[in-house]
Amino acid sequence: MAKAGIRDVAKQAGVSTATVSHVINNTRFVTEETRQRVQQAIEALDYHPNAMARSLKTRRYNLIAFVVPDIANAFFATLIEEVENVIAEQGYRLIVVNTKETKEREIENLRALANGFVDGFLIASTLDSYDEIAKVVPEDVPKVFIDRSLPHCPCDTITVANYEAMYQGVTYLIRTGHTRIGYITGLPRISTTAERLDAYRSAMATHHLPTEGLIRIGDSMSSCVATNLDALLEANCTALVVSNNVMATEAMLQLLERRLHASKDIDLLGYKDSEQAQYGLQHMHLICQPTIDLARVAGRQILERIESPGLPVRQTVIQAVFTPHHATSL
Amino acid sequence: MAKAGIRDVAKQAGVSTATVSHVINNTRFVTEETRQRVQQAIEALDYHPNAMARSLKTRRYNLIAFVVPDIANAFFATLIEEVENVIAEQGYRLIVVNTKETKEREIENLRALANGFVDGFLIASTLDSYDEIAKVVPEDVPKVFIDRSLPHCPCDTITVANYEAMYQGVTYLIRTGHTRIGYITGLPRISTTAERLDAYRSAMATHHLPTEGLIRIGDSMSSCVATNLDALLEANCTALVVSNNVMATEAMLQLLERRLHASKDIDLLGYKDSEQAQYGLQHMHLICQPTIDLARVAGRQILERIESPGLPVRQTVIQAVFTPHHATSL
DNA sequence: TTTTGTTAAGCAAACGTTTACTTGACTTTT
DNA sequence: AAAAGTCAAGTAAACGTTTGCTTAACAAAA
Repeated sequence: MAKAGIRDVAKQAGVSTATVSHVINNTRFVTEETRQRVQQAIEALDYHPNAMARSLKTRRYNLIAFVVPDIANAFFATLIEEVENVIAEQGYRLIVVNTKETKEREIENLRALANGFVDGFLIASTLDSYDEIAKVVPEDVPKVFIDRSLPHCPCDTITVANYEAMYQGVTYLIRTGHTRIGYITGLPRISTTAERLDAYRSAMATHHLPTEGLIRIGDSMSSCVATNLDALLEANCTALVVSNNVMATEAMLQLLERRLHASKDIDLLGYKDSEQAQYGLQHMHLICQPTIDLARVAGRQILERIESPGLPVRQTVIQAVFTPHHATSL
Repeated sequence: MAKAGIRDVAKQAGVSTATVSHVINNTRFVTEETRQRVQQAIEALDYHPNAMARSLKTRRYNLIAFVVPDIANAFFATLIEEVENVIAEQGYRLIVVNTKETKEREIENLRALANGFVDGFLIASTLDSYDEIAKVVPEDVPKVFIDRSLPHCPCDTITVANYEAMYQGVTYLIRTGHTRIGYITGLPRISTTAERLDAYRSAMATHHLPTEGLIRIGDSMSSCVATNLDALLEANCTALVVSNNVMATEAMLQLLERRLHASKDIDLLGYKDSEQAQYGLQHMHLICQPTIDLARVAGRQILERIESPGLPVRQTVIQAVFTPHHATSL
C-alpha cells in the first residue's frame, strides 16, 4: 500500500478532500457522522498529512531557526533550551544551527533557510556587518538578534548591558588594590567583546591605571587562554579578567596546571552564564549573565514579530549582575 | 514588488520555468546566453527559490532531526555538534528537538516531523517502548537510535558498551578495598541505566558483596543526587557510583557542600562524556564515553540509511574506557 | 529532396495540501 | 406556493517548484 494522501482518504470516506481537510484542521463544521467516516478512513489508511504541502499552502511553518555560534557553550545551550520552552507554548518548533563562529557557515545556513523554511530567525551572529545578512535573507523575514548586536542593524535586538557589569567588576578589582589587571578579550569582531573591553579600558583609565601589555586578543574559545595567560603572568598581573564563561573555566584549569590558585595567588573575574555546574565558580568574581531572561525576551520577541510584522523595531538591554567572590555562597 | 516566483523570472527572462529551474539546479545544458538572461532576471527580481515547494516535488528535505533528552547536557551537546559536522558535509542540516526526558514531548515532536519534514531521525529516546514510536512515525522513514536502545527495535542502533565499562569500574573499586559501594541510578526506564546497574550488581555479586540499601533510584538529572547521596553516606558507603556525567558533577558539588573530599574521604566513580571542562573531574574514577565516535558513526549511519533504505539493520556497540583516578593526568 | 539526428528549450502535469466559491437539499418566511 | 435562508459538503484553483515528454530549428546523411 503506497503512502496515502488526502485524496485517498476522501475517496475511502466518500467525501471531498475539502471535508477531510476540514475534519483534520477543525476549520468548519462537519456532521458527526461524516466526521466519523473520515476519521475511520484516516485510521484505516494510516494517513498522515504532509507537513510541507500544508506549509506551502498556508505559508506557515511553525518553525523558528536559532543560529548560535557554539552549541557546546553552556550559555547558548541554556538560551536554546529556554527559547524552545517559550516558543513551544505557541506551537513552534526550533531548528538549531551551529555556526562554530564561522562566517561562512552562518551565511550559508541563513541563505538555505530563509526562503520558505522557517517563520523567523533568532540570531546570535558571528558576523560583523548586517549587510552580509541582508544579502541572503529578505528584509521581510522576521529576525531578532540576541546577545550580540550588529552595527546599523534595523532589527529587534536583545542584548546584555555588558559595559556596566564589566565596569563594575573591574572597578571592584581596582578598589581591592589591584593595579596590574590583565585582560583576555573574546573574538574581536563581535559586539560583546568590544563592549566589555571598552568597559575595562574606561575603568582602568578612570583610575589612571596603565593597560599597556595587559590586553591580549582572544577568540572566545577556551584554546586561546593558555598562551595569553602566560603572557599576562609574565607581565606581573595580580588579577585577570576574561571575556566569557568558557574562557573563565579554562583560565581556572590553566591556573591549576601552573599550581596557582585563583582568589589566593591571583584574582580572576569571569562569567557565569548558566546554572550548570561550572568548574572553579567559587573562586572567581563573577559577572552573572541574565541568560534565562535573555532567552525569554528574545523568544517572545520573535513570536511577536512573526504575528505582527508591522511593529516598530525594538532594542532591549538586560542588566547583568556583578558578584564579587566573597559574596558567593559556595 | 511582491515576492518573485520562478514564473516571474521566466517571464522576465523570456524563457520557460523549466529553463529557469535547470539553470538554478544545473540539471541540463543551457546556452550561455540564455543562462545569462536567466541569471540577470534572478538578480533583478531578487528571486530565491522556495525550499518547501522544491522539497514537495523532490521529496528531499536535506534535513535530519536529532531528538535529544537534554540539550544542556554536555554529552548531548557534543553529540549534536559532531553529528552536525558529519551530515553537513553531505549537505544536510540538523533540526534539534529537546525532549527534556519527557515522553509526551518526544512523541509529539516525532509525529510533527515524521511526515514530510525531514529525511530521517536520529533518536536518543526517553521512551521505553518502540511501539510508541511506531505509532507516530511510518516504518519507512529512516531512523537510527543513538546511545539508548529500545527493546524489539527494528532499527539501526549505536550504543556504548555500558556493561563492560561499569563492571570494570566497580571491580576496580572492590579491588582497592571497598566493600560498601553506593550506587545512584539514572532514569529507570532508559537502557543505559539498566545496563550500568546490571554491571554494578554483577560485579558486587561476583565478589560476594551485599547491595541492600546501597542502590538508590535516580533520574539522570542533577537534582536527584543530593538526597540519595545523604542516604548512601548514612549507609556507611566508602565509595559512590553514579550513572552519568551530570550526576557525577553534582555529586562532587554535594560532597563539597558536606565538606567531604572525593578521592580522600570517599571514592567516586563518575562519567566523562566530553572534552568540556567538568567540575571535579580530577578527583573521580572515570568511565570515558566514546562520545565523538558515537556521533560520527550515528551520523554516517543515518546518511547511509537515507541513501540506501534497503540495507540490513545494523547494531553497533562502541567501547567505553574506564580510567582509574590515579591515572588522570591533572 | 527527404530522412534522420542533434540541440536547446518549452509544455503541462504532477507534488499534497488549503480555501474561496458554489451547490443542492432542506427549512422557514411571506 | 414561491422566495429566502440555512446548512453541510463539494469543486477546483491555487501554493512554487521539478521533470517527463515534446517540439522547433537546424545540420548532416541518404
